[in-house]
Amino acid sequence: MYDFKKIEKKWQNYWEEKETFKAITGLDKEKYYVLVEFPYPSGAGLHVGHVRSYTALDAVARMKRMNGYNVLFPMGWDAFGAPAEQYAIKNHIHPKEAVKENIKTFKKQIMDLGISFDWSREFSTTDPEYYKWTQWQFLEFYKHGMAYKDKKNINWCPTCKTGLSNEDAAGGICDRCKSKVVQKEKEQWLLRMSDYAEDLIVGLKDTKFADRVKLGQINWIGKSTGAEVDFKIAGTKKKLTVYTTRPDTLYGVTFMAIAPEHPILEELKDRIKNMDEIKKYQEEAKTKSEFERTELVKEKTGVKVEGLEAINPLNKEKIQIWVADYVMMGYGTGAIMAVPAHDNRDYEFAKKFGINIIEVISGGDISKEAYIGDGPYINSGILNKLTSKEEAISRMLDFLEENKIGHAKTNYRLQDWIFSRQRFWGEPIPLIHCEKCGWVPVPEEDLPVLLPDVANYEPTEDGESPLANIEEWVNCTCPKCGGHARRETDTMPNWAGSSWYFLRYMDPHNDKEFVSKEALDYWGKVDWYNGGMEHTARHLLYARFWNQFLYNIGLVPNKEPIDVRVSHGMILAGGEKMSKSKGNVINPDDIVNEYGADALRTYEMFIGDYEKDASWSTNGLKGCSKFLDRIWRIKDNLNDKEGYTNEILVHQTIKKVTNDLDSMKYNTAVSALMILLNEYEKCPNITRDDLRILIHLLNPIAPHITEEINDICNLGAPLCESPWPVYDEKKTVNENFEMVIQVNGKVRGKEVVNINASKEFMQETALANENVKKFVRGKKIINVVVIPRRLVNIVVR
RNA sequence: GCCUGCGUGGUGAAAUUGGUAUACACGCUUGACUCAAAAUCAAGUGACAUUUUGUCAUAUCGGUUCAAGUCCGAUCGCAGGCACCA
Repeated sequence: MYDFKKIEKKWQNYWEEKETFKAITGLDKEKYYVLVEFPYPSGAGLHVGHVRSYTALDAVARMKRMNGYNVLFPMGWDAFGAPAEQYAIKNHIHPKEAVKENIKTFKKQIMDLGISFDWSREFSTTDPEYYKWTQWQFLEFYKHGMAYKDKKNINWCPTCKTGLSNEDAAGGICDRCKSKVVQKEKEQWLLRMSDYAEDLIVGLKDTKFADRVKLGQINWIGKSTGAEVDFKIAGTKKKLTVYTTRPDTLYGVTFMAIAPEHPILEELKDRIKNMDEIKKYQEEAKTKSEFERTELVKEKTGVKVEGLEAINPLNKEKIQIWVADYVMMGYGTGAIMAVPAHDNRDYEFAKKFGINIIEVISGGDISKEAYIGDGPYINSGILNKLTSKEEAISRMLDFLEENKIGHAKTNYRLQDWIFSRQRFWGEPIPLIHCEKCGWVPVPEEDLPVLLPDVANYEPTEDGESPLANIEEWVNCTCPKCGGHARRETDTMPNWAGSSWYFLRYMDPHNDKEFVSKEALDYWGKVDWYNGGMEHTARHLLYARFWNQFLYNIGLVPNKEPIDVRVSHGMILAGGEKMSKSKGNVINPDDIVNEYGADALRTYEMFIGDYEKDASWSTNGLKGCSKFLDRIWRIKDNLNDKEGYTNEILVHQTIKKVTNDLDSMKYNTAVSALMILLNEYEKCPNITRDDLRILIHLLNPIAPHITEEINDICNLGAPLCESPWPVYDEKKTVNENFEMVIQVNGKVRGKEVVNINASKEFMQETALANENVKKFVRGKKIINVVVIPRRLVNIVVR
């Protein structure tokens, strides 16, 4: 085995000294911006999963540089947030120190891999020089009315003792600690992300995201089209407005259901006869959400509101009103019209409480279940006899609008972004509350609002931020009137810093602006962005929202910040996620020490389809290590000839590797190079050109060993400074090809034929083949299909 | 329940986008070298059989086609996402 330790160190030093990977803003070259999600520098160190995506994008970056682009391939640290804080609490050090230590470890590990990052642009989201601008941008949101404080029921994690966004509490589970989330009423800062719901869907068409990523975002935004309809409450001037996607079933409404938190209950409490019972149900609903959510079968519950009745605006019939927790206050209007005949949930509820069921679409059997299919409308006044759902809905919408009882309405599941965290380790929200002036932004010249250096930063029991206990930090003077005021003590979520870091990389040391216009105009969009699928509904959505806002207020030149988005699959061990508790974690350091960075990189590229999960196999790694050893050895078998020994195969390989690296098919790129090496090993010796082309094509994946061979064999300029090889399409095809001869679709023989052979000649040659004759003899030839450069199929009977 | 993928040797996986199924690699078997082992090299390796040849085989069943791993329909299984969203 070659001395990879020495070689890898040597070339890493060479790149660093020569600043080979430094991106220069404004260079008269076409730019290319390659980005891989910056890591959270956890105490656990680098994971083999990081190695996979970093190597993949490194290969792209290295190839693009050789293709003559000015490549920006930066790296930094996303270091605010709960894990760093908890790590620090556990180890009794300040999170600042913990982060510093972890970054040091991560950086060393990444540098040992020889990834071609431009380290001159490195920063951490926790650097005051960086979070100054995160705070500055928050104030832009605030000044444009896009940030507001509101008291509302939010997701609260009792373990982390902080509020969470909907995205961080998906499925009712805290994303950090997996605790069940409870509802808690709290004053919170929010960003008006729901205003951008439509733009976030429309904008996707200006991106080249992988389909599964686009779909994930569209699903999360959850657009639905329907109608809002007003139902009068009998004997009052009040009305209940419902949202429905099926206004065509209005004649089938037999009751209404409202969320337990619905304000109408308070407004009309004097008319309600069973208020005590309802109050009790409301209390139950509040505590229930805690554990009820995880139960698989949720039986419908509810309480009838005695004393109130609604009027169906179409047939004027009086219908019951129920309070039921299957209606959510946070979606639509918090009230629904229930059509048990044609909705599963309403059906279940009506059956349980003995409520009337009216069929309005025929075709099903409503004595058994709700019918959700299509069919002719019945019992439906103006809609009777229609059969098309679309037509019925549009007819009904017209009717509702003419009679001013409803209108078309689009709803989104996407909600405003809860932006407050009751934690220490985050960017302080730069606002000051003054008794006289209300909320006042911290003036720009006073930014950043620094986190205080204190001993105690653990979360408090009462749900306040730890910052609230630090009197000397909280108390301040109002920037407006000079009177006494208090700072906001909530901090930002850890997704704040990562929502714009890709912009900062363009101009990371600017202390006058968040990024210069010059840098924004030159670097434009991220051309190729890689990250985990788990960030589809969070980081990627937040980043697009943030950028669209900056675009709308004229701060960035592109509405969409990212062109191509791809996602890597995970690396598993024995089909399971690697984890400390299972003891199946592969540490990249150990592999680099034993086999070298190039072997690890090559193996992770060879492991399988980049977008799919893959299982770690140490034997597979050894195979790739062996491949590199064989290349190392073949350099001792050079002859004095020039040119390529097998020119066609070389051109085929250049073509294959180039196309595969462009389309992230790393596994087949490596296999093409293995095939080339296998061919070289069959020759008594090879030319210098043969060797140079092999290592050049392998260089983006295994950069150290290839540079070393190039250097010691004197094959030419360093590979990282040489243009990427080009192939000649004409030289990728042989003069002759192996023509396949089929009889009735089955292979019966093969003949070598010139690629320009006529169809007639191919047919004659096929029919003359001895084995083919055996299958044709005595039978009638019905048809002969001839595909040039491929095959002949003889159809007989 | 809904949406999105996926199902190919003992294993990880290829397949020019409808045209030779199993490239490349791992593992295994045999041989060479060696006192021996490791490493390395060579040969073999989908199943079955009457073994220079043929039959069957890409989850299962059916369809389209001269030709299907690839397209269409149904079924089964696995993974991921969303989930009382009206």
